[in-house]
Amino acid sequence: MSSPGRRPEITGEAGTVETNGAPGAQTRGRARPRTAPSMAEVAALAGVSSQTVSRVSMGLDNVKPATRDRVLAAMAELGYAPNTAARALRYGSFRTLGVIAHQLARTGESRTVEAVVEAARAEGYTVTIVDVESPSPDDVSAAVTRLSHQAIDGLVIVRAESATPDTLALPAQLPVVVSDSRFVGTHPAVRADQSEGARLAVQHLLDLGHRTVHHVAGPDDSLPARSRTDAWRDTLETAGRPVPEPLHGDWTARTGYVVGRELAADPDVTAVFCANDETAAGVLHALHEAGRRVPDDVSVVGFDGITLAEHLWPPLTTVEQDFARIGSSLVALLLRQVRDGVDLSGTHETVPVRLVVRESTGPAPRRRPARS
Amino acid sequence: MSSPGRRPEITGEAGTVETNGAPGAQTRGRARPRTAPSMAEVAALAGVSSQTVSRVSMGLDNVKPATRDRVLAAMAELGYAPNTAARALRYGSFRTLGVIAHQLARTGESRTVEAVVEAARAEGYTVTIVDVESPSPDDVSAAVTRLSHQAIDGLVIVRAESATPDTLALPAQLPVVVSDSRFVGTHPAVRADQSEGARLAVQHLLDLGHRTVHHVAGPDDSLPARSRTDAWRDTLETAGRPVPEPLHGDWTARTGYVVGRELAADPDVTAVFCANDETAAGVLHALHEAGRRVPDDVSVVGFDGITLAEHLWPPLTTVEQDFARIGSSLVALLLRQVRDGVDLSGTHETVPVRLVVRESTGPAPRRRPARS
DNA sequence: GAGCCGAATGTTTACGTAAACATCCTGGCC
DNA sequence: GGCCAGGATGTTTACGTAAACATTCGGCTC
Repeated sequence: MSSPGRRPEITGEAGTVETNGAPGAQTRGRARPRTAPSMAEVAALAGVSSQTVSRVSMGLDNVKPATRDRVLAAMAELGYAPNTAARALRYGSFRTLGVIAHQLARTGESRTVEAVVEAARAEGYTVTIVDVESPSPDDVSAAVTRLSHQAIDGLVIVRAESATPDTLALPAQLPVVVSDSRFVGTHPAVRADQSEGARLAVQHLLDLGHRTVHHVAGPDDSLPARSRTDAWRDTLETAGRPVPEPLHGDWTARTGYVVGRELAADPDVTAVFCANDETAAGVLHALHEAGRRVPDDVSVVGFDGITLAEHLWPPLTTVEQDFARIGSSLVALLLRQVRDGVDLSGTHETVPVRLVVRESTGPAPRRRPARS
Repeated sequence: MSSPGRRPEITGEAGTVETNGAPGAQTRGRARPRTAPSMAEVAALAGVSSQTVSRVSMGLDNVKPATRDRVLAAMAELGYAPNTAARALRYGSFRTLGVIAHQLARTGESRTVEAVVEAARAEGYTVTIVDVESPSPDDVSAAVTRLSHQAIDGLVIVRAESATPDTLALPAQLPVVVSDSRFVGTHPAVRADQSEGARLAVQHLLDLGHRTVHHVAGPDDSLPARSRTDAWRDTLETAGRPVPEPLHGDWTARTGYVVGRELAADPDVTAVFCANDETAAGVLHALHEAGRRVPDDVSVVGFDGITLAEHLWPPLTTVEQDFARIGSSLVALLLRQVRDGVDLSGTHETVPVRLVVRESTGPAPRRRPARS
């Protein structure tokens, strides 16, 4: 009876665990619907204690090979998988990072998230994603709240957009890293060198002999967009060039096309620096339609380095961001906080950008094109 | 002493919770690093039982307003957030869905995932993502294993690519839904109507008077790619047209460009159906470079309906997939299993596609262009 | 005014895992 | 042959939450 050997009667108990038609099933809509086998059931089947099952499951302690095999067989038979909730409760960690992004399908977002997911996987972490409805501080905060109620050890905010450190209701003690330079100083941040990228783009066009460079900006409430616009203006001013009124886009090709038609109609326009590649594609579209040749009449530069940039017509000169490095830096910075408990509030990392010159930019036209 | 009033000494205990330099921190690398306040601490501070805190936390039971306020104040003071692991352990549910994808940043993937994330959010679920390294069965299975050890209630496999139902080591009882028609019949599946899309595209070109339609296929081990290729061939054969040897791409614009140069060099080519829009962009690039006019000399059709398609040059005729609907259907199908425990193995849903005609397609040229 | 109902709140317990501690057993040594 | 070391395994306990059950107390009915 008290022998530590097999206890078939407990095995019998385990057998009663069933998923369907349990009378209590309707007491709560979200009461556990299916009952996965637990360590206790595996233990009963293998004729060992649940602690031994735990040891086998973790592969840590010494377990006699014969015992181990018996446990593994029992696990296989029952389809056992460790209960993550219980483990996490025990450990206080989920080995999971949260990611907050807005419009996940956009270039910068999806590539950053992909890089974050990969870097996290390399470190043994999984990633939980929340896509916020709008970049408003309220929605971002709501997402933070949602995620902080989820099972995460740390939080990556891919682009805070219009949120500021003050408006973010971050739970105390939750390690955070932000991909937005506005948070430099208050939260650990990783940012691409937006200003340098814009400067490179504008300088490239000036070096080609263009008198000035027009600009299709991103949304006003986006900090990366503003950084690019500011650097564009600074570069022109530093060079003593006239600064035309920037046109306003919203990152999409559609608005690029819309404002591109205005640019195409203005014979003074010979060089355009676009807030991102999608916008540049729209501008190219409008220029083609208006019969203005690229780069003979107008040069166009984008920003981001989407994979399609090389195969637009003409292939687009653009400022490439290293999304992979941004993603891995975000994870690295976050995990240093999560694992080592380091306070990195003041830290930030700037990831360099790279100007890739393709056929969409060329020397300024010798004389004003066509009419005028 | 035994009075149910305030117990400041316990508040003191809570105050000792610190994150740095705890001597036990080095016993295990992953031992809980920071200690969030628990219900018990909130209860002590508010002078109530932890059960009352739980009630307030859930907002369910009747709690006297004065008591509720006191608890809420205590929560705010301590920065309390419910422990998800404990909740999940209680409930047996994380209100989280797992997503397995390959190359998250690609159009179809990122848009489907975005839709899944949004649909899940609408249902109160969060999404955990695993990006598999390669679409090989081994890697997908590894990802499944990884995720099933995570905290998920159900699993979405965005594209199984080369994996088959047999090669997927799915944990028993884990609800799954797959966005891949190969799994129709074995797992609940949602698929775009690939065949119909390809048929529409090819028929559109034939209707424009093209003698036949060349094809740049996707990777051989991708089922959606094969469906499109098969439907392309069937449509040509049904129409009694010659079936040229398909060229092989890998979904990228780069290979579209590479094989596009072959197509551009062949004066017999007047119509090209590409496996996806990126490939089509590469083909357009090659055609432009070779001086072949689109659509005057060659018509090009893509597949997917990326947002940039409208602003390529010329704007690309393409078969649009309704990624948003695919995503929401995936979630709907999955949640029916998760919540109601329904077995939907045999179920599948086909999401219709739509041909969007733009300027990249036009009537077949009257006579062979140029040389020949 | 006694009894009773029900609202408000407290107490006990289980969820599955794994650390800490306890026990058992085997084999080597003298 | 007995003793002890140490490996193998079992037992107890805590993690934070919330359901189930228990208790208290105020007010209402007859």
